[in-house]
Amino acid sequence: MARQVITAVAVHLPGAECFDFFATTELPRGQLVLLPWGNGQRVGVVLAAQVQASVPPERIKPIAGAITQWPALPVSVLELARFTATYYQRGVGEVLLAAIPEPLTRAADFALEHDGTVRFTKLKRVKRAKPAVDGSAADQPSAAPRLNAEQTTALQHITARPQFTAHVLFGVTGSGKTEVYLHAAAHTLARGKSVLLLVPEIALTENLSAQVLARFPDVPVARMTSALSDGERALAWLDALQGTARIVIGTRSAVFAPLKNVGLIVVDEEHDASYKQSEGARWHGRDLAVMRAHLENCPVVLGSATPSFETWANVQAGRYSLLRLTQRANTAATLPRIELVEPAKAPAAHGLPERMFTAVQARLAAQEQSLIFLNRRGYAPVLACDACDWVADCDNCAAHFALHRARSKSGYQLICHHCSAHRPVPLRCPHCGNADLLPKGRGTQKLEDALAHALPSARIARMDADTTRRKGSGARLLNDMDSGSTDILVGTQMTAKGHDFARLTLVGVLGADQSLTSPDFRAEERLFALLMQVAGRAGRADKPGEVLIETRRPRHLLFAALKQQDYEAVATRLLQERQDLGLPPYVSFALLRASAKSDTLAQNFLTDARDLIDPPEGTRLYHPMPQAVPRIANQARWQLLIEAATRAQMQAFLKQWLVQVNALKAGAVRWHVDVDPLEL
DNA sequence: AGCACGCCGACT
DNA sequence: GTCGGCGTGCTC
Repeated sequence: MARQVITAVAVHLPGAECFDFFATTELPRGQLVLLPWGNGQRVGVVLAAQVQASVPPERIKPIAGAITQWPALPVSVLELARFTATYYQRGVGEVLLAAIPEPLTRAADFALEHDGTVRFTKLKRVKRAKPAVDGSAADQPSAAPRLNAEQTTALQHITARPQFTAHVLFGVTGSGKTEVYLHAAAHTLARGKSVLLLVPEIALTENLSAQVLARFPDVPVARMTSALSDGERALAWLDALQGTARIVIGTRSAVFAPLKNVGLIVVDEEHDASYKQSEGARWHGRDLAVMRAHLENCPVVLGSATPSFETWANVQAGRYSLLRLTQRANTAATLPRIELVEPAKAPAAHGLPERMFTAVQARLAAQEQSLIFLNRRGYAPVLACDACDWVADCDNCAAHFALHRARSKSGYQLICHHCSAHRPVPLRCPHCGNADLLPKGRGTQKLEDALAHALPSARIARMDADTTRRKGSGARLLNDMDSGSTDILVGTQMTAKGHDFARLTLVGVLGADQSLTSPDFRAEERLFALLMQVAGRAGRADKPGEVLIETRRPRHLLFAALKQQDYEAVATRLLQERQDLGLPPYVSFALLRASAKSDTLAQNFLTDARDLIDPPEGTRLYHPMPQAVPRIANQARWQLLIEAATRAQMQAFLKQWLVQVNALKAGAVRWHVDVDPLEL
């Protein structure tokens, strides 16, 4: 009779802990296994062998086989998954298995061999992903440029001890943070260790990938970005697992990359919101990167020109070390001049405040480039009746339809930015029959049209979610800026992020203060960071840059600090405010979010959940309230704010409370918990 | 999450 | 008479 070792295995199941199986030997932690599951099979990961059975032994089945063709996952990854599951109140299996590329968890693609092991039968012919390297870095190894004094000091601190230390690389835009990463990476590789480099989920990561590949032509790099196909992702992941790759570059989920012997973790643009996972376990990739560095006992570098206030508070508290880069690496480049501009009193045909339009014309004449930033895609955010108070509203959402130019270019259509519903533009007002329906407000399409009309000789491009939908289209727009075949780039949020345009000397920002009306306590932080980032696009080479910001509130403290480009002053002041008001990061927040067909259902569920328990000292449950967009796709959306004095108290409270919430009859109410929510 | 089982409306 | 709607419950 074969030995029966009871083995705890994680499987992809929401909320679940682990399941017990028999194995004939003691399998290593992290070993992938094929399991009998109901009628079929599925893939799991061994969390522990030799455990106490958690169910009667007759219910325990033997594993189908161990997938010994691949090494076990590193223990640090298992522990990271365990931490994530505990902190964010989800199951380990869900967290861990979600971190494995989907093709490698398809049970049907595994076959049992004669010797009892299991082999993967697919993925033989998938070719290795080759990055789309742009012209500047095409396959020639690039020499490491000399670092300036500040960069050198930063590098020395990062490489001073191989043990866990969290560094914040706080460098103004253009100060050469990437160069510090690359030198630190070289140092780490030379010590025989591997490097994990996390980047935000934006089109521009190709650029950093290309730099890494050019700098380390002989070092195997695995890329785990969202642009890859499932197959490519699977190969990259296997490269990390099998020790083929020494550097992993990837977006947030790469924090779980099965890379061994990690000696350095870098989180580039650590303030970026795309590090927060927005479904399933809602973890924050930057926070998990710090935890992973802790588990690997290696340094972690959080780089940003505008560190998140959470990170800044950690600096102030002495938990993270601060490394400053105050000078632009290109010594000829100076910080741009910032000027506030009043909105045009009467809307001009060119769509810009007069001062901004003149500045754009001047750049055209000087053959320099302009970037006009407007955080609203589409033609206009609202379509309204001129005669009555009718507004085109989405029938599925609590939101206005946005007016978009149709593909045909001649016509328009209504699109809901929340549920993606498309509608034809009505010919007359459905309410009063009036034929004058007017677009209200401006979007990037309208601005593009207006500028094209006013400046017929200018080469104008638009970069927003609509023009970058297809793979590679974002890169093309950026290349056109680089090569100088675009004079004016009109774009949303996505144009704000870390790209060097040598000939860009003017940045115009429209509608900058719109977000200040948001009730979210992070609105000011986000606006300030965004404006600092946008401003950083101007004048990165030898020509001085100018930034014109349209605002109705020129006296707002934020703009005074922006003109000084004094991030620290704003961070310090706003953090003090948060401390005084008892807001994160000085207290811990979590949200219980619920959605259902009707408001009553969603609200009642939250009220029931709230009434389940008397929160302990230091913990507080607020009243259920509608979410920022109270209805999307015909689902009413509500939320309940939970506050605790510390993260530990939050964790302890949620743990016991959610057991009871789970026992509630939710019926048709869908709900989840978001610990450390980024948006309230 | 899948995938089963289980009871009530519009089709051949 | 059945095909199928998705409510609820289980998976070691």
